[in-house]
Amino acid sequence: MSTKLQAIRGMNDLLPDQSPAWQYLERQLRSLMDRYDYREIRTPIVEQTALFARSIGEATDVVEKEMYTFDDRNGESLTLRPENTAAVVRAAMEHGLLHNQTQRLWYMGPMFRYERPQKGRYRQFHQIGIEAYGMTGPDIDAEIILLSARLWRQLGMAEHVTLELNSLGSPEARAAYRESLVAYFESHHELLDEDSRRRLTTNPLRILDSKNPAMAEMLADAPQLLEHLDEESRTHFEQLKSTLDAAGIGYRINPRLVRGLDYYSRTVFEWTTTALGSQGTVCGGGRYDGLVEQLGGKPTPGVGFAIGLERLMLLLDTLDLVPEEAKGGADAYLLAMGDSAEREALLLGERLRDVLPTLRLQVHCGGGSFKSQIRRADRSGATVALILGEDEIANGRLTLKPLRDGSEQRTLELDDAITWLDQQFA
RNA sequence: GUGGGUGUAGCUCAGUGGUAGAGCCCCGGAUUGUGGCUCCGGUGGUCGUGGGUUCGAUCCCCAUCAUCCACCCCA
Repeated sequence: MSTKLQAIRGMNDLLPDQSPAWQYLERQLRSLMDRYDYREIRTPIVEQTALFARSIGEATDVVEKEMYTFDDRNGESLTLRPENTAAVVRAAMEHGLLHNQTQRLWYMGPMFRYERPQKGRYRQFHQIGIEAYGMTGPDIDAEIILLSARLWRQLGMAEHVTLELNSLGSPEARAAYRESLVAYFESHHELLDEDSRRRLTTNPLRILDSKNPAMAEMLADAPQLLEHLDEESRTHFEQLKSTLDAAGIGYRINPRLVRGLDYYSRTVFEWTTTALGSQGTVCGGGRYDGLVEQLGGKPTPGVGFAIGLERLMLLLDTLDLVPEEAKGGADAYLLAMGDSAEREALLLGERLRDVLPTLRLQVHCGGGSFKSQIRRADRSGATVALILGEDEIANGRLTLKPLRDGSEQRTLELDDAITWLDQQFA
């Protein structure tokens, strides 16, 4: 057995080649939240275990087998957050954010689930999410869906994602439906496969999602969730759909769409893609009107979604949607030859940064031949090499050597060189 | 937790029961202060790990670990 030090399974390093793309994505997300006037909330990565058990649902896979749970030194059971809605509710209640007021919040950060990693699924992964509290009507449901739709347009991937929509109804309607569904499945017990028999007690709604062709016919005749909606939920759903229609947002009604966490009610939705293999859900959300009360607060409606950033990043990469200018790199590379060249270069670099605050400048360190320094300048990706040789130092000049467009190099008075750089890179 | 694929140089991968290979990358030189193209040279490996078979194992066998994909579930 190897004793090599390495990252924990399913937890990935983000290397410098990838970080410009992530920064681009994060910039897009933050600016979008800002444009809708949602406000950021940051909560700890660790919470009391009970918070997640009580909100997500004791019998869900997430709570039963996917949480990173451990005892603190004082014996208290802690858990690395597997999602962030519960923690946001906890923080909002704790600080009075839900007292007679509405809130539009967003968060972004790492989540942890102990699962077998595969494409688009990792043990430490990142989500950005929205939480809107205190609003009952379908208008706020529509707003967050419109916001997400704008994001896909902003990123240039609107044609590659599909909105799937469903309503779970009130908790009572959902429970009643669940009962009739279990009764139906039990009357066809002999047709159920092993997985489905297990789910009969754990999550019968999930059986509808089975990919087993042998069960297709039986599933087609199963009671429909949408036919068991209570009147209020039906109206809510109809209004949401008509708003989306009016806004030109296409969607597919998916009566089998059942979100995995217990706290959802009424509206649920997912944005999915076929470009990522098996993990096609890029964004999932819905309404959770009972959650705040369930966690000990006054009844407060809530609605939100979460986007998996690794999946979104994978999609951007696959579709080649990260703009070239977002990829970073230096504008200029300053190199120097001659006595005390290293110090002269560092001092000149500081002076350039003083007068050219937007210039991205790398100063060569570590010596080496002139030739190797020029080569480094080229490989740095800089568009121009700034050459400070003995001649230049002696005469107060600087040589500018364009590396990309084939134009001639020029040796200028320092002030003229600064003017030129200002024009190029301001 | 289950199933399948893959572990050889920093990266992508060949390869053979008999002392370890290519391309790319990196470094140096051809070119005293001029990169990319070309040519020459060089650095770099406990062949994932442990055990077994064998005169001899990177290769065959067993175990184990890692990784990828899929199931399950989810973002």
